[in-house]
Amino acid sequence: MLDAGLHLLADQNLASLGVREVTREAGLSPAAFYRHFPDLAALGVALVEESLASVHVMIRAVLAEAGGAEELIDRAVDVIERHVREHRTHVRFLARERHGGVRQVREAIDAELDRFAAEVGAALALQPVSQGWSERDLRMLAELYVDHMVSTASAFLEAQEADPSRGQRIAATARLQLRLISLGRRHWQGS
Amino acid sequence: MLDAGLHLLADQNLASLGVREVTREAGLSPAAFYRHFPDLAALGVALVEESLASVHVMIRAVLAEAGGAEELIDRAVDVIERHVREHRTHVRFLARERHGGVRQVREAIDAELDRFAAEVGAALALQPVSQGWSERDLRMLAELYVDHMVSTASAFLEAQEADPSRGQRIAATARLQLRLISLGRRHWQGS
DNA sequence: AAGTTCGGCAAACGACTGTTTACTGAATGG
DNA sequence: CCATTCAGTAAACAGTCGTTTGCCGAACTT
Repeated sequence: MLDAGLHLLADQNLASLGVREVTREAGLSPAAFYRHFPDLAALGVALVEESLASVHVMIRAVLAEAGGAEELIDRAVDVIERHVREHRTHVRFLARERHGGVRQVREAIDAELDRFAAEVGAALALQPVSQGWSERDLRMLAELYVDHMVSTASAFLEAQEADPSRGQRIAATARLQLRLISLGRRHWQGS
Repeated sequence: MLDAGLHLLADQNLASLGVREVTREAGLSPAAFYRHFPDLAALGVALVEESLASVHVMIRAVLAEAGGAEELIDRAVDVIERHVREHRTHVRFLARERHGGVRQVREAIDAELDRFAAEVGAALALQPVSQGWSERDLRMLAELYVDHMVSTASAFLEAQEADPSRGQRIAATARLQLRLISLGRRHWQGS
């Protein structure tokens, strides 16, 4: 049922999805839906959890990376691009419902993005470059990284669906932007 | 009719909107809709144009600003916050449909964001700090600014609807992030 | 003054919707 | 071996939906 829903949400909104539509796609009777979910919103929340589990794995993979700033940036952009390609339907669902019409789903996504920012902040604190940084500045930088990751993933998503070659331009731009941010980070003097 | 649609889209998706729903809200008969639009998608595109016109004005207001980097940042964040407050329904519509289920609308929004980035890039080129920057680097920075503006506006949107006091925290964070970016900009040596 | 466009209406069409109800077979567990 | 839970079904309910058609008055145009 989750797979059926995800497949339908490729070119549709969660709010415009129908119970009958999902069960038809899954090859079941309409009543079968209510055996598993009370709502379509509940199905949406379940999809959020499914989608963000793999994102969490991806983020940890990037953070665990050792090495210089340059190669860390390259790895991060590569990992994002690959993740979007391999989990396209999940990523599209997240992008579409992050500001979508179903409050429960929006809140689930936002809460998880907050946790990502906290995790990134904790990882940043361990790096030598961050010595003397206040908690607040670290959080600010972490949110900047997370927002940038989200924007980049969205851009990859649309590029891959239109013209795969444009993905390279997006990757190059994202790398430059990360380099500029890490430059500002090195010269930061505190707020 | 545009106003009726915008009002309904406050807690709904364009894809889940109905012709009858719009006409009912507008106090008209269903058939009246087809006198003005062939599709609901067409109504969506019209709303995009209406929404982005005011954003365009806002961007020009920020770019025309003279003065040092610090006060320019403060002004930019203030203008964004005020714009979100005064055009909440328009901004929410844009955020929701940017990755929404209606292709025509998505493309209209993305095309306009591209034009914004071009405009910002042209303005950046005139500043003394950008001497020696390649076209590509300027464009990269402009896209970073536009993406940051979009993220900030989304954050304001959600904050203002939940707890207005959280808006201050978001404004402060956005200012710090812009300061960090302009720090990276000053030390940029080209790609 | 005649003609034409414009924006509106009511009514009707079949198709699709969410949800409940009562029922069924299979698996599970004591 | 009997009871119970589980996951499924068909059928029916009253609504809502998008869209087309034919009609109408008002406002322009000429």
